[in-house]
Amino acid sequence: MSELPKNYDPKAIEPKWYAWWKEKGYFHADATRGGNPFAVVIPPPNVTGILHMGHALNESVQDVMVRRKRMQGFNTVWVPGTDHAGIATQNAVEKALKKQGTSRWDMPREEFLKLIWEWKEKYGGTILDQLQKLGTSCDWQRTRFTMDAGLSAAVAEVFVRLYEKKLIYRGEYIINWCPRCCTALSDEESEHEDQAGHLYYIRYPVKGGRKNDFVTVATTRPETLLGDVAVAVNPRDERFAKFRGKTLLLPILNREIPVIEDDFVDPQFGTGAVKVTPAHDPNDFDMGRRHSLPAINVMTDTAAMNDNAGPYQGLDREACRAKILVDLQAAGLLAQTADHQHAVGHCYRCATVVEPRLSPQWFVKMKPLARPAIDAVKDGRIRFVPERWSKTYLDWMENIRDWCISRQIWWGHRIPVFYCEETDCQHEWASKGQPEKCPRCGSDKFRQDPDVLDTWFSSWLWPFSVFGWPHDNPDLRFYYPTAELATAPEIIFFWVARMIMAGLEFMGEIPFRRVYLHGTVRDNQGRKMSKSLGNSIDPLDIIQDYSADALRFSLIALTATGQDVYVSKEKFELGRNFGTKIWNAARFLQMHSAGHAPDIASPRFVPDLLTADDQHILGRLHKTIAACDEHVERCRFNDYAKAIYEFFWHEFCDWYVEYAKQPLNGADAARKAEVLKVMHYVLSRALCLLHPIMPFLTEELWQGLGYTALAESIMVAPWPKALDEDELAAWGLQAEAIAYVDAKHAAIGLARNLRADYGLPPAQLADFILRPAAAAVGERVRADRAAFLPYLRAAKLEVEADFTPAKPMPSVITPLGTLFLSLEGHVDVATERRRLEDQVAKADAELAGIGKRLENVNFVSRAKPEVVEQVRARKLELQEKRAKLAKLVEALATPG
RNA sequence: GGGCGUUUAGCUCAGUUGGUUAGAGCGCGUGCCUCACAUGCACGAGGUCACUGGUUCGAGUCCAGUAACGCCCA
Repeated sequence: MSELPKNYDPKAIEPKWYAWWKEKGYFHADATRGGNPFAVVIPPPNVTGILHMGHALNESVQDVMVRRKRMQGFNTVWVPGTDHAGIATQNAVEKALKKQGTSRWDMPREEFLKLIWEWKEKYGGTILDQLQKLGTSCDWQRTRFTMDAGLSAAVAEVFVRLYEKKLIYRGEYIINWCPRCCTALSDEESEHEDQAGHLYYIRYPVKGGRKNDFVTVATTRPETLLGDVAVAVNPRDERFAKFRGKTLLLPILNREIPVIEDDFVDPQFGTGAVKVTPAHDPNDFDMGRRHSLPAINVMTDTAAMNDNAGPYQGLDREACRAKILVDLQAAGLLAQTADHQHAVGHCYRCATVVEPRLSPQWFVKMKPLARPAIDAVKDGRIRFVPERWSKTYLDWMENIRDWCISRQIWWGHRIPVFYCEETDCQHEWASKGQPEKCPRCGSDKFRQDPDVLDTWFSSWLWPFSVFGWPHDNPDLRFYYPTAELATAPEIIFFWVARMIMAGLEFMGEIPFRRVYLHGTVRDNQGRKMSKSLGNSIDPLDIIQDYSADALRFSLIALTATGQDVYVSKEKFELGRNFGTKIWNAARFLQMHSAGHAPDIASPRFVPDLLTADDQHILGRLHKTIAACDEHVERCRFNDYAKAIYEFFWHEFCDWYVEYAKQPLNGADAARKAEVLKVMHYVLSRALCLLHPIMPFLTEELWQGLGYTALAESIMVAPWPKALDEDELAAWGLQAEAIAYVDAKHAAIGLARNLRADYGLPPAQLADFILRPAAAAVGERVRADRAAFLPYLRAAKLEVEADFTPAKPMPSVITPLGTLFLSLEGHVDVATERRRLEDQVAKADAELAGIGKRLENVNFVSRAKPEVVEQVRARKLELQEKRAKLAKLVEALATPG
């Protein structure tokens, strides 16, 4: 045991232990070692991402689960890695190119991909390094990347299987198009946001009609008028009966379009007549199909108007809208403009307004995949925590729509579909590897589909692809299915649901048993942290200023299960202060241990030497162990953090360490040894309990206090076992002794109140006299008397069974008896009387309430018997207290 | 429009199957550098549990409705 320095220096200590753990191989898991598996896969962050508070919370939670299971002896693996973040990464590199005045279109595809790989090598490791600063106990030898050869093989395998099962198809549908990224997005990647817009009422003249003969339609997007192929009304809407079968003239372009009738049209919306633009609206697309209408695309892939837009060709969509409104106005065809709130889709990567666009894309047919995934949650094989998220999941799954998986970018897994270019063959096929020739005609003239797959098309395989699927191997067999998944609710659809579907489809088994969904980390005003708001708190700054342990502890303690958490820099003081407290308690213990390494592995407590306070702290420790176990098992991580905090700070430091000072400074060597044994036992177990949250500090102390006989590192120390009452009784723990200490603590609290009421400064020692509640209590206190003095700041404590004050004395009724404060000088009788009478009044008030309840026949007959019994006991207690108070008041009046 | 969540001390939040006098941290006030710790110790003030109604012997907790705020989906 080398001496612990006065101040804890996390900056030096944290990297030291992390490197050591890694070197010792503690993070590494080996399936061939057998045992009970406990596997977790990290939600892969973007390879170009940097650590933010959301990650910090997510990783802390996982590390808590993983470190505890590892200590419990499970064969534990936590697989780290990143995803290739197709659009985001490509965007980042394209931005860099733009700065150099070039673009990906100026180079061959291979050249561009080479640049992205270089970029990935340069910046891609950042977030994983940052995770290490946090202390995450990932198995770094297993680090995976979604573009690795192995994971890419899994993607190809899955694509080909689904393609051959006809669950992947290509078709021309309306998809969400980002005109800035120039790619299709899935429905999930288009984020709807309510915006203040306008509803424009536009007149469509009737062909051959008179001047005022027109149908007025309402639209939020007048520029799409150029692609209109019909105007639709509800068949039951009598207002439009006279237009049945009529032909209208499209404003400006004067194209002839029919009036059609369709149940889809809501007569309540706008005028009850809507324009139909199949190439630019999903509902119109469906309507167009029902009525065999053509679809006219009026925009380019950058959302400028194309040559179908007539005079507006070349304008971008906003400019076109403005101009078209002016032109309609001039032509007298703009009937009115009204304010209108509506939801507008935005690209989740760049926030550009998404353009619904008709284009050929690849889709996964989801309904057949969804069915087993719905069952897995309904029958409880997979559970969500908090449970309510299963509703969100099921709702989405039951209304699932096909998944658009093709992206018109270059960075990602290229769609493994090939097209024969022989004019009389034109065969299309999917292939896992690079084919040599067309399997139908044998020609070597074929091309591969230019698109790549959605990044999530690789992430949804993560729980088994990281273990080497599709190749059968021991890791996969041993660690799959994984145990827990911890992630944010935002990606239930993107990722969680799809992983469940993939696991069941390709492994025939769920990917994880439980999904813990934690809240979002927000700033102090409840706003999401974002770069643009500038309200982000960088986890690395907190680590720098307060330590990784403080960051982890604070985040976990502040995050209630499934609730969002609001943080500000100051809130991390919680963890920092707690760390300091532990550090100092350990220093205190070490100072008194004089270099001797206690036997903490299997302490043999001598029942006769264990005082009531020893028994009390040992009992509390085991209660805390049990509480921690339950909290972690139930994902109540904040309760777990608070349980260990409360125990360490208040039970151990405030009471037991204070209590221990006397024996430790005393002359009784045997007693001192016993106290040290208790303290080291308690501290070592408490450090173990805390280790999953504060790994660094606990390791430093584990080493510093010489607990290595139990385990060479706290990381691999056995997780404490909560002993039950029988086991504790064998150590000599007695319920009655523990109850005495509870009473003692309460009495000390009341005595301190009394001191404060009389304004005694701490430096002023006082004398106390206890009139014990019972003879046995008196005996206990008499024997234990010295222990009271420092807490009470007392010079002496007398125990007198029949004490009656000779002069007015402040007093208080405690669970141990009536405690009198001996004051030098005069006591203000009136003040003391008021004090006592206040308490009498309080007791009376409560007694009145209790009396009412007990007089209520319904209460006595219907409430649970033990509740009635409790109330009766409380009544007796209060009556007794009240009688004592009355006596004290009386004694004040007639001293002596 | 549909769904979900939140509303408890000045602030941020716990409060599990309904049951003594509703808790914590921070902040605030008072007194303390007491030989582990001022990143600390002791004590204290501070709450009509959003509102209305219901169920119950008993409601912060269960039910219905209202309001405000937030999130997701359309």
